[in-house]
Amino acid sequence: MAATIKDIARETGLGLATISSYLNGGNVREKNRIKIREAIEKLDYKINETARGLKTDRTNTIGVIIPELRSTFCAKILSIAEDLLQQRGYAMLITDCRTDKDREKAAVDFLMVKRVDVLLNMPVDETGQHLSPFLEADKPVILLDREIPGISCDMVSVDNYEALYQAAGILTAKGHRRIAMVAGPETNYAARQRRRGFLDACAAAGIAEKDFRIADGRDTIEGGAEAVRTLIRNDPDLTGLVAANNDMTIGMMIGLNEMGIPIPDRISVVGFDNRHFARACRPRLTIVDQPETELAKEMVRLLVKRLTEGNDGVKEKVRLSVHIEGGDSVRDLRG
Amino acid sequence: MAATIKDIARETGLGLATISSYLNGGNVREKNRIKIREAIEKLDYKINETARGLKTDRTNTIGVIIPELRSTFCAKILSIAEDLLQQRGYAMLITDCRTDKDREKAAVDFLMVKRVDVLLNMPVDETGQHLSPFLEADKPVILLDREIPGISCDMVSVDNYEALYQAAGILTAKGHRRIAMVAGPETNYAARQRRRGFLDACAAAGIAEKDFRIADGRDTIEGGAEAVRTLIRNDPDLTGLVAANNDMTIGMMIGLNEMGIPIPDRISVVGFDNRHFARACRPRLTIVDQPETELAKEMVRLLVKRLTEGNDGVKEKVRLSVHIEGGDSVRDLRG
DNA sequence: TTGAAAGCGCTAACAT
DNA sequence: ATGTTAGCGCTTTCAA
Repeated sequence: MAATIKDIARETGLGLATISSYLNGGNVREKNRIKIREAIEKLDYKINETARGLKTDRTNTIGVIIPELRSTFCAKILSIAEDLLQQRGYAMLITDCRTDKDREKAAVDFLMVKRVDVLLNMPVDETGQHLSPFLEADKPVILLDREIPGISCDMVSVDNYEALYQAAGILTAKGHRRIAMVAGPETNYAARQRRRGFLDACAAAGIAEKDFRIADGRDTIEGGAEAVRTLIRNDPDLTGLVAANNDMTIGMMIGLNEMGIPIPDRISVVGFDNRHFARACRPRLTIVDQPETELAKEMVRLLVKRLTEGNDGVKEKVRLSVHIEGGDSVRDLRG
Repeated sequence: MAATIKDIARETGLGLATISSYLNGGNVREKNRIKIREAIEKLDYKINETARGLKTDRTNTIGVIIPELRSTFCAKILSIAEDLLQQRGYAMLITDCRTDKDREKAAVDFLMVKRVDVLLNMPVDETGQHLSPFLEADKPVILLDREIPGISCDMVSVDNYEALYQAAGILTAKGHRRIAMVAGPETNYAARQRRRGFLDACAAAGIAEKDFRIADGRDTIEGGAEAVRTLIRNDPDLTGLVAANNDMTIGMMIGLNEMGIPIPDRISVVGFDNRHFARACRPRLTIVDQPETELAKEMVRLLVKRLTEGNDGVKEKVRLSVHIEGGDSVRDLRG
């Protein structure tokens, strides 16, 4: 059996409260500090967070629900956040709901039972109904990448409107007048923002409604590939394509490859996310680059704030800018 | 405050033991079952796993330490496993050590404090020294993808030797006689197995030592790209390349793209992992395809076995076969 | 600053 | 089948 504070108390001849005080950074006489430190060393004592959690009603654990652990966007952010949080003693219970509302709901209940202190969620159910157990228990919720209007919580995302506005702008600036967007589903808030960005960029460039297209790529690889096939088949004179998330970018490349369409000679493309993938593509892809590191840092800042300061006070909405990482996948059509 | 079993006891007029028995699938009279069920419903009672954990010294939580959450291989396996485990009420505490031994060691201590029931580890420190806290506490350890000789634990991986034997065989079968492998570091057991597979495939094809090369790609994207640059610069007459993990495959493609080398006309390549990436490449990559789903299932089977049956009994080593997924990146040099 | 004691919510041994 | 009780390891009053 592992050593407990009782063992430390016996070993040092001190009371439990003193040991506990030492463990929690309280005032302990210097010579007792030393005795305790030595006893901990000797007995290889490790604090029992389960017992502490029962007493304090805190687990120092963050519950995470994301749509896909396999998305590089999620994986990168979580991996950065995990590092930062572990340094502070917080653990992450990660749950992957496979972009399924029912699973997301089940995950919320699961994490409630696991007594996590905060919920970090990249929401699938955009009504936010699944969040009610946390909201009712007044446990903090932090939304990642997607807003849900009317829910009292912090949120951190990129500026999705701007992202697609810029991406489409890359094409129009090079003289493209017949362009299409491979978009996420309209049920998704971020995807809607991105659609708006695309539309406004087209409008700003004076492209008529009949000259641009938006196809639903369902935010997935397969959906992206299908959308591209349909787009090209229906509109052979499209000259530019922009994908609105990473999976659809991969799908777009698969679709174009399988149709044998030369990039950028026949079609110019702008992708989303994942610098490594962009560099591995032939030709190298021009992409919208999301600031994952900054997103993760902001997210951790909010997480730690809620963990230490509680759920009171004004909720923050943090929106970060993207930038375009240039490649060779956009042809200049001017002149 | 959330409802406890005391509230349920008061509400139903039953004793604590009866409620506990109900909760743990024991024998309870039918009419009492109903009363309890209704009380749970009414009070919105949720079991407190922290309290239960303190009593039973089990947290129903699996500690996970992987080198990189961002590797698609890890992400895919964990996402499948998470689903299977959640259904059984087990949670995963995921930790990413960034392929760093010191972080891996720190993660072990962290997970010990978090009182996880089992450790699932894709080990970086191939001596296995970092595992000693779990081993000493007689907590089960399950190794993923990499063996550590002499450590008493279960293990599940693909047959790494066979993987590279087959991959190299794809090249030699098409008449390639000057080939190179972008390999992982020799400090890594799986990487060594893969090197052996490559060597034996060359020997079997009668390729002389002077005609093949092995370059260290450090298991990373950047390392893979650098290895390819060096290989091609030093041996311009290489005709075939095989990469020995997914990141190095991406790196290999980046390296070849940036040198502007046509595939497969000038160089044929065989990659590792990630069907989606392979399809998004131009031309479509021939790859070694790992059975992530089966790996995850086997892993979960072992995990659940240890969780329910304890750490006694014979430890299992499970090795699964890979298969080759054909693409258009290998040129036939014969005749 | 330190010690004694109560109690967090649950399980399990024992009694009924 | 059900009730009573002790106790898991810790934190936290309250006294000293």
